[in-house]
Amino acid sequence: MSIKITFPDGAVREYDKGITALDIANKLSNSLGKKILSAKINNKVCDATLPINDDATLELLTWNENDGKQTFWHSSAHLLAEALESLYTGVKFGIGPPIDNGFYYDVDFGDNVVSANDLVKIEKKMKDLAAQKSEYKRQEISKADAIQYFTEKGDEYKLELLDGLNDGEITFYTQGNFTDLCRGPHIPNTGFIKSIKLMKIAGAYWRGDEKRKQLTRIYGVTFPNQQELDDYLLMLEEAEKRDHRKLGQQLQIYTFDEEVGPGLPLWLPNGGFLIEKIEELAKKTEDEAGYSRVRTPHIAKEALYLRSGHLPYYAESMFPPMELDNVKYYLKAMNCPHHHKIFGAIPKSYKDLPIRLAEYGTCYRYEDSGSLFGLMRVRSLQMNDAHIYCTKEQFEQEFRAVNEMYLKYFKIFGIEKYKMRLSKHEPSKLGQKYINEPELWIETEKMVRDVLISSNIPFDEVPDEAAFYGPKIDIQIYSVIGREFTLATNQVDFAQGRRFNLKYVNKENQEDYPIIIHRAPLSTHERFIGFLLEHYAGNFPLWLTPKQVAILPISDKFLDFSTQIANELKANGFRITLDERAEKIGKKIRDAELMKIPYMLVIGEKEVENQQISVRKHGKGDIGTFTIQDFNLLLQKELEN
RNA sequence: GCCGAUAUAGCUCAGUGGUAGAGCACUUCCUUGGUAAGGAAGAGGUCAUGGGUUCAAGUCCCAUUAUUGGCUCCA
Repeated sequence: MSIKITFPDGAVREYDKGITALDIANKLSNSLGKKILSAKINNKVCDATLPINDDATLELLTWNENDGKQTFWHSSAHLLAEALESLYTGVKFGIGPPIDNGFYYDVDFGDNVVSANDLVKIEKKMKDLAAQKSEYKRQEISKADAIQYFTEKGDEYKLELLDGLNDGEITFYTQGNFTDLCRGPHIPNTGFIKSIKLMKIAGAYWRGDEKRKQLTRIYGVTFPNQQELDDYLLMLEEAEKRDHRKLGQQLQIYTFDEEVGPGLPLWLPNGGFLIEKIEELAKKTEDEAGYSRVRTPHIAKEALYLRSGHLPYYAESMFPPMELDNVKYYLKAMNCPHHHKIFGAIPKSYKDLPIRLAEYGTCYRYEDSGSLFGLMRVRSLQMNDAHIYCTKEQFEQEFRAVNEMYLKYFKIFGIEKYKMRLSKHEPSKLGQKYINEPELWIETEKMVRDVLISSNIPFDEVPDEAAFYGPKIDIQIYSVIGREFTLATNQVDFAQGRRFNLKYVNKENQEDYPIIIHRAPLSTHERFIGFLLEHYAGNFPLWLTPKQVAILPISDKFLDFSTQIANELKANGFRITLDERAEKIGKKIRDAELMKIPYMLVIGEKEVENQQISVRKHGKGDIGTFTIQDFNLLLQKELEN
């Protein structure tokens, strides 16, 4: 009997029934047989060794396909487990999935003590096992037999996983002496795994639940050859150079001090400058968009946060209150309640709406000590905050305008790698994590979705990520070391208007509650500048960079002319620094390059003679001689872009 | 908050139980040098903090603080 196999390019070939993707790959070419990791049969990723018994579509998956990589790393996780089981007695296994860059396995080591020092030893064992080229053998097994196997082995984690599986859908995979509960698929044999690096060891809660036991998670990455591993490690090293914590120190942007406190950054003059510039941009943009600026205190009485509903939902993230004259005061963790009070201070008519209140508000949040991270996760932060109060009819237009403002900013900063996420509520948590208004949730989530779709903005929908008062759009970005953060957020609030008794009089002379939009397109200064440092790798654009031009006299004989140039550029509004040190020009250039100053002017005898300047561009080198007028123009032109 | 690692000069780091080191930065002097580090001298540390073990602790142990890799959390 023969079957018809359809390939991705549309070609159809006939094979004997029961043939495997691996056989087909081998028939097609020897080298392909050595590269095939798994196969997509009728669009489902399967073992390359799975017999195909009916007509099917077939895609052979190699290292070049993401699904192939995932198979490879999944099998690598099993290899890690095999190594661990052979090295340590009494090891129990949780889960071991592939991830974006490699894989991990969560392990209960029992009485064994395993630390980062042991990774080399484990790695070596994995290499030995890989060299044995053990096949990954699939076996369908009844639930009863599976339970018996893991009961005998004493692995309560696998038993718990089995609990959630049905008879008939349970498979084991065995390679060498190691058998694991796994739905697969896997690569043909361990010999495909040529280079192995165990990256880190860390604690991880079983099933992600902090109330349950913490297992030991070992992260690793593997490749089909050594070169790819070397390239990957080099890439990581390069990424580390862009880390905002490193650049923040190098470029003197911010610092922490133990006596000031964890998560409380001190902005150095260069960082202070960046803040000024970003606020300047925000104020201009918000002025043009019809926002009004307000100012609010950094603390408020408990009553305010009881009214807003923040206290029951959010108390753990606030600094503990200070008590004065029997009244509790809190440092503000968000600006909205204050802004709501401003809205409510003066009676409103529909003719006043929309009202847009903006403030670069300073907030304090008591973040878990373990989650603090450079500038990206801090305890004192200043938010590009604003609240828009509008009618239901105005909502769509206002929400759309906010989204457009986001996109405008992203264009200015060249932000292209981000994910827009529609964060929705989780119905089962109504009344706990979310305000108990089931219809309003559905209605506003639909409103937000409609705006996004009609604006042609791609987005993902994610349940259980909403604010307690309404759905939101989050813009997710990644730090250079791969951590995900919400950069900006645009939230709908159908609840707080009522809570704060914010009313306006509508056309029919009846009182109504406004819908509120909370928005922070430029995030907080802390997270945004942290992000920008990594985004630009410290090379800020000319308009934003604290110092635009470094003037470097070749010797102090040329200080007069250099000062004259400096004054002229300053008079034209440029930010310059004059290096008066008695250092050689090479040294001055090196230091200016390290500080990533966009332009360097080298001034010596020739320049004084010709009344010109030699210009060097950061990262590019000498770009020639300019008159001062021409250099002015060059800068002006770059600023206009 | 939880599991692990780390903490030595402003920065990067060496120092495996016997009285503290390097490079860069800083100060002074010499050098006036043409596109990524000129030379010399000097100053700078209660080895994060507090306990403990020891004849002796930067070094070993414990706690605390901070940083850090993850997990959890994240309006």
